[in-house]
Amino acid sequence: MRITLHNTLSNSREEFAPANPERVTMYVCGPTVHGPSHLGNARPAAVFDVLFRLLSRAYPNVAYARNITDIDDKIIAAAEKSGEETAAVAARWRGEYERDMRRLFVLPPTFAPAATECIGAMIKMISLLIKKENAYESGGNVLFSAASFPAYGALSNRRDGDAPAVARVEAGEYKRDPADFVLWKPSPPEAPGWESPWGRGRPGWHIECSAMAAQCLGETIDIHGGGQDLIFPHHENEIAQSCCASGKAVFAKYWMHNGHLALAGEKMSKSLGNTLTISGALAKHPGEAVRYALLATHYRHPLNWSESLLSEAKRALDSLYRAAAAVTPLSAKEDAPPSDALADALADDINTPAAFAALHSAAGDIQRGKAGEEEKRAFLSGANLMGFLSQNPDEWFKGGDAAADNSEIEELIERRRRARENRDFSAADDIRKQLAARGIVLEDSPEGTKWRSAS
RNA sequence: GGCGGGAUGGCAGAGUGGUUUAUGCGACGGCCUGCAAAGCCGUUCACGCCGGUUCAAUUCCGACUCCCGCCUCCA
Repeated sequence: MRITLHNTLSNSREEFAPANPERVTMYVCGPTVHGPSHLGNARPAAVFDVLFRLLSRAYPNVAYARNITDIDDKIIAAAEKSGEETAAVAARWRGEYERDMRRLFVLPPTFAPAATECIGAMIKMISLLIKKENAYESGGNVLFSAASFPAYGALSNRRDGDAPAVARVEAGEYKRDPADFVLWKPSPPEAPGWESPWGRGRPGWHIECSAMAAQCLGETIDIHGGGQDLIFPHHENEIAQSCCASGKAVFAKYWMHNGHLALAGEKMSKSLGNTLTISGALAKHPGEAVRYALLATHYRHPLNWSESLLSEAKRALDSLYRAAAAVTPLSAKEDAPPSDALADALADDINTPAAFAALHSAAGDIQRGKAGEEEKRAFLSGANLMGFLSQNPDEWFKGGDAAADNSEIEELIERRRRARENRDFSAADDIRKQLAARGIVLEDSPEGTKWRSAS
């Protein structure tokens, strides 16, 4: 399979050629767990999950790391507020994040390193950077010297003096240059900290990704992903740290960035305080519908989030599930290949909208009776490849708990069946209306009457 | 100011130098149905503005207008 990916480094599409096809490596920046995860965290998770699934199909071994930032000023602030240990706060929200991911049918990555589990590796890397004179100690802080890395700014296409006068970052008393950034900072006694050659402190944000990527995947990796807002400074800084520490020219060969979610045309962001949580969306919509909505637009484009987007996603999935129901006796063979149309779409820089189109057009063929066994299997395996149609259709249409007691509904349906048998259509229609009022839609067919949830 | 991304039919959203102008949702008409629902068939078919290149541009090039993101913690 020929996979093409848009590389932020070259700002163009490139054919994907892993350094070692026997072990493809991918690193994606995960969440900072200081509260409920928002939909902005869900988009990269869903997008790179599709890429992970695609790569896993194309290569024998894909090592995928998605980190958890579990030490950070926001977590410390949240802990102070609730009177808990920072570790307890982080553990709780990490658990919630992982639960959200499961409900979105996002596969667990190969590695999910937490920053606090890799402090040793970070300290080692920082020491090395000091030794190589890419970093310096100043007032209890350790800072990376941006000027010591000539390629600094290559990813974001940014040079010195590009910052607007108003937003210029101040050079702190301890900062030699405004572009320098913190690798290690001191912790006051009441804040969490770790012993280090520079005293008790904690890591800066950027260093964790460099250290964890090296630890889990190696000094040079194939793909590095994350949200667009991380290009600068986060990823720029990662490149500087990693390349200087390893002495290699390349940290990640392909840099991929997903676009933002917008709410009413405005960027959804923590600083604007207009974020929507994943669990909030999941409370109102099935996980697969949320996932579909996240993938309905090409990953590099902005995604306007709205309730109508969710309900359209739900209906689109209804039609896919109907086609799935039509082929249900058929089991999705694990080894059945997806259609060329779908595989080509995904291989073309993860073109999920085009892949959905292929899925829908296959669903249409199935409904029209034009699909052969092979096409039916391809339909199911294509949907699976994208992380959809994981439930059985009946479960999907009935919505809610499989455990719910539906005997009352079944009984009403039976009463309606008898009424229809006696051609007492007004009694039959009354029952249908009664069920409709409860959000239940009936579908009569030669095989009997089926019901589904209306929403 | 620097860097980057956009402008497609009622809405969402791919894509392409020209032959059948995705796909989904919605709307309308028909078939089916006791009536519905679902399904099927059909209708509704667009590429911001102005120039240029070309036999031919929504697609390439240039200018313009407008929108958005990054440059500060952020996916």
